[in-house]
Amino acid sequence: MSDIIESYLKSILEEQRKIEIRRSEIADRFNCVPSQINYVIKTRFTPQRGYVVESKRGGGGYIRIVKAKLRPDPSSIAVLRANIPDRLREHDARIMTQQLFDANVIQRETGNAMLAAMSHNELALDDSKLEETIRARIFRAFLDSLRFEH
Amino acid sequence: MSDIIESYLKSILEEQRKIEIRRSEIADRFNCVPSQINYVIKTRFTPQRGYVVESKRGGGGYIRIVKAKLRPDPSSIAVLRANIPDRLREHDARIMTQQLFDANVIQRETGNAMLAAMSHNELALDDSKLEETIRARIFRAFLDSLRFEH
DNA sequence: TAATGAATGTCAAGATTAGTCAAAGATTCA
DNA sequence: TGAATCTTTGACTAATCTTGACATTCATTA
Repeated sequence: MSDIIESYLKSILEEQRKIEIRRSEIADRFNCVPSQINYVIKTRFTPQRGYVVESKRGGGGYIRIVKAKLRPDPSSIAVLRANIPDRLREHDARIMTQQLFDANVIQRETGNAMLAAMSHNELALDDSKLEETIRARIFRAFLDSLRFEH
Repeated sequence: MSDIIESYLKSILEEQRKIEIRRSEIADRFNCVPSQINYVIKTRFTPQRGYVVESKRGGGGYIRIVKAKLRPDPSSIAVLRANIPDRLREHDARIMTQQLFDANVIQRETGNAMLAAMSHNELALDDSKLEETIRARIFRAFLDSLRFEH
């Protein structure tokens, strides 16, 4: 079922860069529960695969899926991404960001922005485990964004 | 309905920097209750999104909406920073980032990296209040990083 | 100056979507 | 076969929009 819904959505995305659906409509069409749509999206339309998903609840709600073009993945990014632990310390984040800059993968401004966003002082969380978890997610999201052709 | 009213007002603002409306007129035109106009304004024409709204009650009353364009000088950025609420929604973060790009304050790559770092899907926190708090901190840190020569 | 009418503002209840999560069921693979 | 992983379901949660009653402000007029 999930595969069928996935390919249905992807077939539309072949022609349009962006689609907007009503969760309940799709669920009706394929005769499944609405939350299955969430499952399909969460497992198959991920940023890593080049999809950006937005949604809105309430009246006039929707789920929007945008297909981004992916650049060829520089090995420097792939290697880094594969090695991000679930929890990332600030020091390690700095080193990896510096590597990206040195390898001419990112611009100085971008590197500085990311360093600021990942700094301990700015995140200012009591729970250091949580902070490191969030830092890892930010860094992963950051790496994924570099692969998008915007 | 709210979306329709929003785009109607925005389409006018494309051509004029400022509009002045009568709440009841708009409500009649779109066949909705007057307070819906307040809702649209409160949720879509916020300072974060670059709008200034004034109004007057009583006879000859009006609602005036002015679209403010972000200027790329340090004091404007400072104003933007000062107006970041303690909790920041993803949509508002996106719009502010877009404004920074439009005003040539940041490069495209930087904007995309920041958008990724602040996205709900990527932060993936169960506590949405915490998520918005962290998003606000990230955005502030990001703005601060622009102020320094690195 | 007080009363009246004409505007806009506020707020909360109800309606309408989508999101989360965990348990149960299928499937896969060593 | 048995454990691990993936999928399906549905009850519950959360966000957003719509509506209407009531409050507030302002200009005009008696």
